[in-house]
Formats: sequence, structure tokens, C-alpha cells
Amino acid sequence: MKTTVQYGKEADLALSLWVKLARASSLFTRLSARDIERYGLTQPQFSVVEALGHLGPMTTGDLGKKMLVTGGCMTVILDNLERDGVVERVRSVEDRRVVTVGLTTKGTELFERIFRQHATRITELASVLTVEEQQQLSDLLKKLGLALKEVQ
Amino acid sequence: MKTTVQYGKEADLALSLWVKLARASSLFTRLSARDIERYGLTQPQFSVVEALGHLGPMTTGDLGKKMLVTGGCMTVILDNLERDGVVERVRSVEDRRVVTVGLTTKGTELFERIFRQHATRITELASVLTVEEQQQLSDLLKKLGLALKEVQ
DNA sequence: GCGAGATATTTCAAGTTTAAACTATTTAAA
DNA sequence: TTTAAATAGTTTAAACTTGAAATATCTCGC
Repeated sequence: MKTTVQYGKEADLALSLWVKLARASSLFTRLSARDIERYGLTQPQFSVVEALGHLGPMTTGDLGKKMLVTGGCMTVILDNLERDGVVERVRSVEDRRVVTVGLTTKGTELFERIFRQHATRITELASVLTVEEQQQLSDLLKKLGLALKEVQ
Repeated sequence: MKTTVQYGKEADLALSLWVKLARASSLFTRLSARDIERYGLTQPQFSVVEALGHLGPMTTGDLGKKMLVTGGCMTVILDNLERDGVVERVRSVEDRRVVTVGLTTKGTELFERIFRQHATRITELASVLTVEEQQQLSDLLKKLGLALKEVQ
């Protein structure tokens, strides 16, 4: 949302920054989702497969923390992935409140088949910036993300 | 989603960039939404009020383009805002396919009451970066956003 | 004038998202 | 030991989101 109204120099810069952040993120998410769609997964479903594929089985709560989504959301995403036979939930024996989520055989095959292709597509998208720009942007976003995590 | 697996230097940089972009955007969106919530609006509802407040009445389609959401989504957001008496829809006389959306008196009052406060909050959030960093980040995100808009 | 294609919006189905309430279980303090 | 508080996960209600199909209207070539 471009704003031409003046709220002071600092506020204008901040507002414009957030607009561009939202816009770039939204555009990228949509392009990425379009790629992932070819494998029959949605964006959050892919994030789960990616996390479990790279890091191995983990609890529902840890997955949610990694993906920055709430527990209720995680439940729905896992319900759908479980229905499709991609992940399985195992109630922990030591602490019966905990559910550990892992990839099924089908899920592992899916991960191995698609992740490299998707990485290629992401790399292609990022290449609209030079490597130096990517590095610079990455550093700034990292600082921003870490700082925002501490707010409130 | 942090990945420690190697897919090549360039791919690793690209993947890490996208993770940080998604993370920063998600964190900001959540903090912003928490602020907006105090005024009884959701984030997309606020975006509509903001656009109409700054730029005046416009069509459903133009609003959707500005906010990067699909038409179907726009319909729902406007339905809810209209129900709450914040916006009104007027069928265009010249082209009867077109619907022009504008703020009601209540909507205008809301805009004037809340936008400055929200701008202050956004400025506060952005201040975790220096003004120079904000400017640099803004420039890089602008380049990225413009380039991604042209993809496909 | 008329019909084909384009355009603006809505409707629909499926999925994601959050916060809050709820259940089950564990931990810890009195 | 027993009960209160904390924790893990699910359920629920409301909203957002997309893409595709449907509806209404407009435009343009004939």
C-alpha cells in the first residue's frame, strides 16, 4: 500500500519499508507455492516435509515453533498430511502428552524427490538479485527478524 | 526453516534468504496485527481502510491489485467491512460490472483516529534497525519485489 | 444489431490461520 | 499424598486465502 501522505520522515521510511517487506514476501510465497503445488503439497505442508526431512522426527510443538504457526494450525496441517499418508503421529511413551511426528516411507520418498527441484527453483527466483545483494539482504533480514522476536 | 544440508553455495544462500524473508515478514505481520486488533480490525481489513483513507474510493479490483489478494478474497473482506458499517459498495453507473468501494462516515472517523497511532507503532518496530539500514533494506526489497512481479 | 470473447465481481470448496476453550497428562508444592 | 499449576495437543469459531466456476456486463468485429 503506497502512501503519499506525510507522517514525518522516519515514519514514512518505516511505513514504506513494511510495505516492501510484505510485498516481496507475498510475491515470493506465491511463486514458491505455485512450484510446490506441482507435487501435490501446499506451502505449509511442504514446510513440514522439509523440516522433518532435514532434521528428522520432532514433536508437534517444535514443528510449530520452527514454522512460526500456532498449535491449532499445526494440528490441521498434520491432520491433512496424515490423511494423505505423508506423515505419521506417534504418542510418546515417556510423556503421554507429547506427539512425535515423522515422515512415512511415502513422505521420505516425496521429500527426496522434490526438495532438490524446489531448491533449484528458489535459487532461480533469488537470482534476480546478485549474490552480493542476496547476502546483504539476508544479513539485514536476519538482524530484523532477531530483533522483532524480542519485541514484547 | 534452517537447513544445514548443502545444495551448493548459491542454493544455500538463496534458501537462507527466503527463510529470513518469510520469518521477518511473519513476525512483523503478527506484531502489526496485534496493534491493529485494538481497533477491532484485522490486518487485511486495516489495509482496505488505509488504502481508501489515503487514496479515496476505488474499485474492488483495484483494491485487490493493491493488496495483492485475489478477487474472491477481496469479496469476503469487503463483506465483513460492509457488515460492520466501515465501507460501502456502490455499483457503477457507467459500467455496471464495476463496484466502487468507499469509506462510510464511520469508516472515515476510524481511519483518522487510528492511522497515526498505528504509524507510530510501525515506526517504533522499524527502529530496531538504524535509519541507514532501513533505507538499505527498503531499496533491496524494492528491487526484489519489482523483479518478482515480472517472473512468469 | 449481434454474437464471441474479454472483464468485474461473486460464489464455492478446500485449506490455512489465530485465539481461546478444552482435555489429558505431568510436575511440584503444601 | 493430594491438589494446584504448568504443559502438550486438539477443538472450535471466525476470518483469510486461493483457484476455478458462475454470473453479469461490456466491447469489438462483422
